[in-house]
Amino acid sequence: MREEDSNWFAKWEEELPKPEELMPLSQTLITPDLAIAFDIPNPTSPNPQSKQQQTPHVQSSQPNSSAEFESTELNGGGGGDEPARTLKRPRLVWTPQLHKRFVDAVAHLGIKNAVPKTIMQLMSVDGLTRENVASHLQKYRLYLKRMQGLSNSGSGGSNAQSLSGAGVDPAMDNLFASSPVPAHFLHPGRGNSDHFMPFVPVTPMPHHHHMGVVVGHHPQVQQQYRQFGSPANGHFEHPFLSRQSQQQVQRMGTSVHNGSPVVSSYVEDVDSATAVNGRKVLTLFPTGED
DNA sequence: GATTTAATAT
DNA sequence: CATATTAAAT
Repeated sequence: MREEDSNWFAKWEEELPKPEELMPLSQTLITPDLAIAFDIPNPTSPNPQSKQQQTPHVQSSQPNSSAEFESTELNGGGGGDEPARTLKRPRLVWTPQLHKRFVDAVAHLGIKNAVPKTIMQLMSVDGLTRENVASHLQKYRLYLKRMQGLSNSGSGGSNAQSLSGAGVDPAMDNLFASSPVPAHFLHPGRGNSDHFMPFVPVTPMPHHHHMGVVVGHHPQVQQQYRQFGSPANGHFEHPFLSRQSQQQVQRMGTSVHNGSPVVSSYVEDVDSATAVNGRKVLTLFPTGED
């Protein structure tokens, strides 16, 4: 991993602030169920036919659920031992974006509600299972813990290694580092130990977002993910399977007139807008559901 | 072969 | 749900 891949950002270029739509995650906070409960028509998908309003179930029976790893049948040899129905989920790859979503979700949920299930639901990333989140969550916790231990120089600065420059985190490569850890995570109980942050100000940008999970794709002999003209060799593949499931509920009782100049947000910081950004969003918060 | 990272088992 | 252990991948 840490082998100088020369330029990991080369890959990031594909996943980072590329043409990825930023997503506020706040608006997404409204859960589908809630939306349904409120009988809110979906602006995004104005389909009167309520076939399946999008239940958060993940991988259902059909493996080829659009968002899953698309296993292109590549059987020319005749080996034909492709376990067609064997649902073997390849390895899940936590791309920075995905991780950011994760962190955002946790941040907006608060430590208390930051349990795998809730996180998973909040993330609304298709193909993501609770196990995935749980596993990653634990890793994330460990990461935070490690930081706590090393980032207590008395200075109010909560930012750990970011600017200090001191090599503080050998273990953390560049995944967690990329995500702006929302502070409060770093110190457990300091002054205010529990409930605060009714809802953190997130980026109010009404952006759509498609998220997908990425699965490993270079294990020796693996099916080639037919990319759009991406040569299997030389160049990388862009790891983003998007699914169109996210529904956005924007029509609330109070619409946010963000007349404030929140523009010029996505520059390089991309989604660093996750906090300091003038406007607030709606007052919705999934305190408890399901 | 070691380290890292996700999956699985407890 | 949290933690520990095992498995896979790099």
